Amino acid sequence: MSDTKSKIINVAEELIRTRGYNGFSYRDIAAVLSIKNAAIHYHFPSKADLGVAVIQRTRENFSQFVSQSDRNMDASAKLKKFIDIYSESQQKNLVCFMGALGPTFGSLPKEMQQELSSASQEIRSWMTSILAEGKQRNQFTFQGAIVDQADSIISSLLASLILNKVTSEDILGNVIRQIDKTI
Amino acid sequence: MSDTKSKIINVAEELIRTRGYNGFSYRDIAAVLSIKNAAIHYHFPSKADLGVAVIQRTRENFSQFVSQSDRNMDASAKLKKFIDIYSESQQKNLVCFMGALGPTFGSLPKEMQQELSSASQEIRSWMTSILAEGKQRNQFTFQGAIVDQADSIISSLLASLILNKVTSEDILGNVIRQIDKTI
DNA sequence: AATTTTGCTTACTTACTAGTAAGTAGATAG
DNA sequence: CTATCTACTTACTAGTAAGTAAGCAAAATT
Repeated sequence: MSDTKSKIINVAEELIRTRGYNGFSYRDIAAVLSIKNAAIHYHFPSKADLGVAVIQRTRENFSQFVSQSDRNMDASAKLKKFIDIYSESQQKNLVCFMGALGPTFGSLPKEMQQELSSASQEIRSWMTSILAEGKQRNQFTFQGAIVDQADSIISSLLASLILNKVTSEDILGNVIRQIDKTI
Repeated sequence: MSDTKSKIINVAEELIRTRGYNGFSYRDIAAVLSIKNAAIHYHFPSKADLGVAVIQRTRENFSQFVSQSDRNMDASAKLKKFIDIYSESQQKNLVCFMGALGPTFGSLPKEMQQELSSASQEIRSWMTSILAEGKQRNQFTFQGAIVDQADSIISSLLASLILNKVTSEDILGNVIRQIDKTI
């Protein structure tokens, strides 16, 4: 992939995660990269193509995360590494892509909806398998169904990045502490 | 408040909660209400004024919720009523206003940011006081700090409405069950 | 009864949106 | 050394955005 193309995805991702899919234009990206509007259309004919590319790259990153943490790490360590992703987002003052795109799901291009749904399934089933593994080996002792706990953890992490922006308090920190307590 | 004015706020709220603040225009509202674009500018000169009005009305509704549930209800019943708000949102296939506006917080008009921050503080301190009350009277037996638990509950509810749209599974139901288990 | 105010509409402006068509300089391949 | 391809730029289109100015009918006020 060309240098410019991946730079466009970088900028688009940041804009999506700060302003949402409808909150930026090709112009904004062009300005950052000092290229012309039409150069972006060359790489991504429609804005939907760009949106899809951003989600696809995120899925690939997650896929790499999964295979990297798969070998010689226990469930507890894997969960910790997953949570680290959110701490990094917080430091960059960004919400996660799901928190950015999910709220407007129904108004997104169909191809983006498809990618986003697939991504959510991947994350949810990964989290479920980690929790199952940890519980089986008595590392985790939480109450309730595994899927319920998985959805609760994912949800609280996702929203804490959103609330961090609104409150300027460390909601993520509070949420992580509570996860550690209840897991 | 005139009939048209409150109808405009109704439509704007629904549009914000499905498409986000940058995902609709005065034209969209005008089309729904069969009025002209400029009629909306008469009631709300700028789009920011309309956005502020939507948040303010939501805050008033929450304020009413608080005073209504304040008399003759225990902490557990109050929490249940709070959770009911999210179940109603789910039935209408809407995310909450915080989930809709929070992700793009930094790109919102300053007046909207101010309203949104105030709203989040109101909700968080209400939840904290309810949890404190319930724990003191031994209705709640959750582990960990009260503020941590408050932020975890609010976050998981907020995000479950978002994930409901993406997954078409009952994330909110899973999250509510887990709250009941851990509280 | 005359005047002002309310709640709009008509008609418009300026700026931005996504997207396209045609051209071009430099690298690559035959 | 010529032809094609890559990665753009220039120049444009049609549509939509927020917002404004002027007008007007009906209701409320004096």
